[in-house]
Amino acid sequence: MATPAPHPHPTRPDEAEAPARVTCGHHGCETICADCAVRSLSVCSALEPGELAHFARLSQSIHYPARATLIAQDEPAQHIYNLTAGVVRLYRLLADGRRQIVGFALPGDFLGLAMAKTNTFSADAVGPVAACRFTREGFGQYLEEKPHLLRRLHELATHELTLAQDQMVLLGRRTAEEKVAAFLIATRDRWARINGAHLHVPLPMSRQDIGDFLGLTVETVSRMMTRLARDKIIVIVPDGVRILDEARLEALCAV
Amino acid sequence: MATPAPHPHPTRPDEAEAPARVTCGHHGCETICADCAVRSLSVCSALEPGELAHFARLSQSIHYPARATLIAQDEPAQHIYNLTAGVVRLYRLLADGRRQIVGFALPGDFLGLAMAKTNTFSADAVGPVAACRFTREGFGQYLEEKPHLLRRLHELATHELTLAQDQMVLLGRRTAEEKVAAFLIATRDRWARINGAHLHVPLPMSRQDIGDFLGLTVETVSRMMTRLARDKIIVIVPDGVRILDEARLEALCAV
DNA sequence: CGTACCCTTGATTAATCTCAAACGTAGTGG
DNA sequence: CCACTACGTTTGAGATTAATCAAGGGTACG
Repeated sequence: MATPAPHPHPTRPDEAEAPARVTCGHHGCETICADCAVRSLSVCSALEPGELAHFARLSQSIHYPARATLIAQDEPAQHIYNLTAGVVRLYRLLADGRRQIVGFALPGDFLGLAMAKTNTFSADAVGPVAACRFTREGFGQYLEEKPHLLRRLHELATHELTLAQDQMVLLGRRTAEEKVAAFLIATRDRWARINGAHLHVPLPMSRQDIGDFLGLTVETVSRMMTRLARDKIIVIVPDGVRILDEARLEALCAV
Repeated sequence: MATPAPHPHPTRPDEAEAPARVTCGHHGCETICADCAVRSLSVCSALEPGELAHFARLSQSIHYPARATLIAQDEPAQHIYNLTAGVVRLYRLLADGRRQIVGFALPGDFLGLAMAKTNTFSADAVGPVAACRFTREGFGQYLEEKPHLLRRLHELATHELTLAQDQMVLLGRRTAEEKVAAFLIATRDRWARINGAHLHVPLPMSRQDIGDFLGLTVETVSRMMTRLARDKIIVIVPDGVRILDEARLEALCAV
């Protein structure tokens, strides 16, 4: 279990603030959304083509460098984001520096579902990231007029809640090996929705990040990865892992 | 960490099925809702007095004995509930019997926020329970006409999500002692919303339940309770604990 | 009054963390 | 272009937390 000893995490919410580069201001031209690779996965799928044009005008297409902070815990929530490329880690910090990553956002994911005035977690870019950014106010006003968008938001929120419950089972009742196996399977499945099914699972986040997500130390994550590789269940490749034996990996998850 | 050894849990979703006793069929008389102690805390707070009468007609006031199953994981979701008295545990089981309690529902809490066709968790009564029960279909139809009710539901869902993230921090990054301390503080605060602030914290659930919620064994929960009592931070009383030193207990939570 | 269940306590074991060090890779600057 | 540095990863040895195994005590209920 975690000890009170502080983690020396490089990424505190105050550092590495985003020198956010705005690509095109409002992206009023509908073609941008029309071309969006993740539209069918995101909130936008709730909108008609006509609505989409109006909706797009509320947002900015924006790029962030690695480690940029999109959301800072306990700060006023100014923006909400629809992630279009890259990976974002969502986390909470304890006073002594212990960190729990509560999720990784992948392309198509929505940040700020709660529409709350104050952020309940921090979020920063694992690598370079692209997103559609809305002001909370602007999005909120649009939401007033569009009950079906609210319904979609609620759908996404309850899906998140189910994922959170999955994670509670993992954190509370699985062994280190099961945690890592379940993480790889879940990550494979999430990428599959975006890119289609592959045996290659991209892991742009560090071992430390994975550990802070699974309630483990870096060393334990590394050891379990090594063990899975030794047992010929996966191969560790530069930017992630390749699954060699799906059946055995799934069996290790102990669903 | 949890081991693969099966828990011999007495409460499987198939046993102890509710011989649900319906008190008054539809409780069409508005006075029942008007008198409801938890109305201001529940979904119902989103409704006008006139709407409430119609809403009430959709529901049944219903009582369950201890250990009755309200919701069974992976079964079709037929009902949703608004808990009015008693405590319900929400949980998931792994194939080998390991259990993770994902939450305790207290009076005023809503079960079935997701409005999903299939249940993603099981829920059973810790002790005798009273609830307003709706059919999922009936509630869903009413929801179509009432965007402000949907907004309230979304508010509740995102609040649940925040609680789930709190719990992830607890499960992943807190020590056994911190877990128990944080559980007592959180439970105190939840009862405070219902009954007002007290140093007495009711704990109707068993030590096993608490362990399955905190990712600990019964023995560890018991030992930590004993330790807190030895240190004069709490006293263990028949149906829960009494907090003697709020400041020290809060300090142990490591927020 | 007995039985069952829950809670507590003790002794031991096992899983994971901590501490330490070596390794690899990527980026930097001479 | 290469050496150097910084950072992330891996591996090993030992410490520590919490789990497991085992047993005793209390309480409620039949």
